[in-house]
Amino acid sequence: MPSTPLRRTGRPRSTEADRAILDATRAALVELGWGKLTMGDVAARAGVAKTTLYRRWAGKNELVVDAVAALFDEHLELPDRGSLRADVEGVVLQFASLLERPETKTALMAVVAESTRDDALRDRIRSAIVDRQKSLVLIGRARAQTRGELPREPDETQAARNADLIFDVIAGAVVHRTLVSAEPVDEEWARGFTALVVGGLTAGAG
Amino acid sequence: MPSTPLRRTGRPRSTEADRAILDATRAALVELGWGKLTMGDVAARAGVAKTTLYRRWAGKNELVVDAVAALFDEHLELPDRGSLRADVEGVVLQFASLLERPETKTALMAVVAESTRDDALRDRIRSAIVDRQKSLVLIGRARAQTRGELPREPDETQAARNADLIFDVIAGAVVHRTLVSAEPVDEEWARGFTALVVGGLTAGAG
DNA sequence: GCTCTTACGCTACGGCCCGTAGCGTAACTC
DNA sequence: GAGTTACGCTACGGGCCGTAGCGTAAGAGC
Repeated sequence: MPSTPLRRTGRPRSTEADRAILDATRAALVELGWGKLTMGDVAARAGVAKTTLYRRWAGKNELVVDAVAALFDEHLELPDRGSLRADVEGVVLQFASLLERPETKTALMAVVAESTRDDALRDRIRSAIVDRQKSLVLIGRARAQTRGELPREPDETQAARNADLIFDVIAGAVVHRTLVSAEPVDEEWARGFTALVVGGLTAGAG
Repeated sequence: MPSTPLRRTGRPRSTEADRAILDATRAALVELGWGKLTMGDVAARAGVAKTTLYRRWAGKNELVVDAVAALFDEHLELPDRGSLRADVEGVVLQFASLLERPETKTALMAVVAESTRDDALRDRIRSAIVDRQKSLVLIGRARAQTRGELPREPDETQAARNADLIFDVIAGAVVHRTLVSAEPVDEEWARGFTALVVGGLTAGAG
């Protein structure tokens, strides 16, 4: 994940240091939260010199994005649960359990906030986190269309727009429930939310 | 908005300083963004000593919450547009235009992120911003029920749950669209989103 | 008026963190 | 072995934090 300039000569970068730094970053997020996390502290936790961090990441923002992105890689998947309703409910609970973690809870919105003034950071978040989530929407929709639960979009651009809309609705609602309302996304909430979304998808134009 | 201990004697706090500080905070948010905003800079912009800021606000978090909350106070309202669909679409566009501002864009998610580790800050955000938004949901639902567009909930707790759900869906989707996907909430998007939500509300159980 | 009380502006300070430079050493390629 | 890059360590200027201390300003109560 760090910037790897693909060098062919000289001493290679320690992959163990990469792992130690990212682990230390997550641990520091849990203990200190985004606001009080410092580069020096992460370096000390990782047993690594501060300069080693700066050789790989430009700063706190980029480091934290990569640290939490790894969690998304590990815990996001979309097994076929047999119906659109079950698929949506499953992904909602899965995403929620990621957001319940103290690391992601404190870090995700913080880096998004920073990304409003940093295009490179926005791209990094997009490719490391957002696009992975969005692919689940595409998979789920394709399955639902195969099952006949949803109509196929005739227009290609309309299909993309719908996917974006569904993604913002699902991810946005879970994030808002967890971080702003600060209420748990339990199975009851997931059921009610899924009923709303699936009802809206199957009721109007697909 | 600042902490006003209701003193009856001594020199009163300058209300003009309050206004200057909040104005300076918003200006600094526009120019510098949340991450680079500093208390000293705000004080200098406001033409006020740094100690004056700290007499009113505990720190950057609280100051920024009050500064952006004032924007919500000014720009959030829900005129009766004649139908549930029109009301939802109207509030979506209104909330979106607030989030398009650079001040709110950079500040809102940042303070929410901080609030995950600060209960007092969470309460402040809730009372200053979130509750005001949520009241729009209650108003809109009451109107829709009067019009006969939505059934009345028999259960009181169920009614509250539904309102919370709708609020998280609407606010969450708009925030996610604006900040994470970084795409504009234009009338086309608002139409599609409103169709989804209203369809879901009227299709399943109200 | 005068006194009491609180707010204000200003200065100065210790402390923390940033991000980088410089150096000697370690690891890997050719 | 020679060349190249990564590493750990130390040190540094710089910025910002949040507070203390002081003299002054602006009200309330008598």
